[in-house]
Amino acid sequence: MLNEMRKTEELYRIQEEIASQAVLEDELRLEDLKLIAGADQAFLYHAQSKAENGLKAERIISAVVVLEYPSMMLVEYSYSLMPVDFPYIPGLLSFREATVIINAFHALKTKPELLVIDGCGINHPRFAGLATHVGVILDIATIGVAKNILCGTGEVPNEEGEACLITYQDRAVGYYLKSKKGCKPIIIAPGHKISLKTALKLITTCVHKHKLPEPIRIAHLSANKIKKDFAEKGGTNIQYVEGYSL
DNA sequence: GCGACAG
DNA sequence: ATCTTGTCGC
Repeated sequence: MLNEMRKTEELYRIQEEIASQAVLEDELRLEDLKLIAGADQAFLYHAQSKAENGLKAERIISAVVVLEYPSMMLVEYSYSLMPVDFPYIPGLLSFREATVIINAFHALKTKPELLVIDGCGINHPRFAGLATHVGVILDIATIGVAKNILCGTGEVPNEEGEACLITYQDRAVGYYLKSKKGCKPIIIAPGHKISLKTALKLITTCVHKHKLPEPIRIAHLSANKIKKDFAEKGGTNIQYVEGYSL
């Protein structure tokens, strides 16, 4: 009990350290962006799994896709599969998902200049969401795109294309973006090495026919395809994901 | 004390 | 996140 407390305090300290290292200014110009990546995770369970350490999921898969900017054509993908070793705790998602994303990223042959991650950026209780965490560790520009808000408040946009600033503890930490009609707004926030405004502008250009921007949407499809392959065949070698050939 | 709470 | 078919609305 007391031990758990101490551990949480340590994790908070790590997040505060990461937040202090986050750079919220643009590292690159949009005109120079050629390759943009997206990362998303899926979980694998075992039929006979027991709730051993309180972790239901057995393994986690991270799929990273590299797309050409701004065409959004798929260039390459990579993935990493590892055991799950940390529970889902709001505010501490990084300790569950960061490592597998980092491993998948390292498996890429082509290095993108920017990585879009599903989850929070600086719009986080300690200003160190998953995108910020991964960005600082890999030392690359990242943006966090979430489907639900963790903290902060702001007006909610109603018209497609409209964005509203989100504030948390008197700090501007992100935007609500009404990406499509009839869809709940998504949340955009800088992770690392990018400004608030550029993060919003960039993600806006990545929204095509769907609610979610292409990097994350394709990464999500890929992660699920890989998961299905492992569940059925125990391995994967995907050649396509809904229209995108690899 | 109570409710909220990325994936 | 995950389980899961059809169905209502833009």
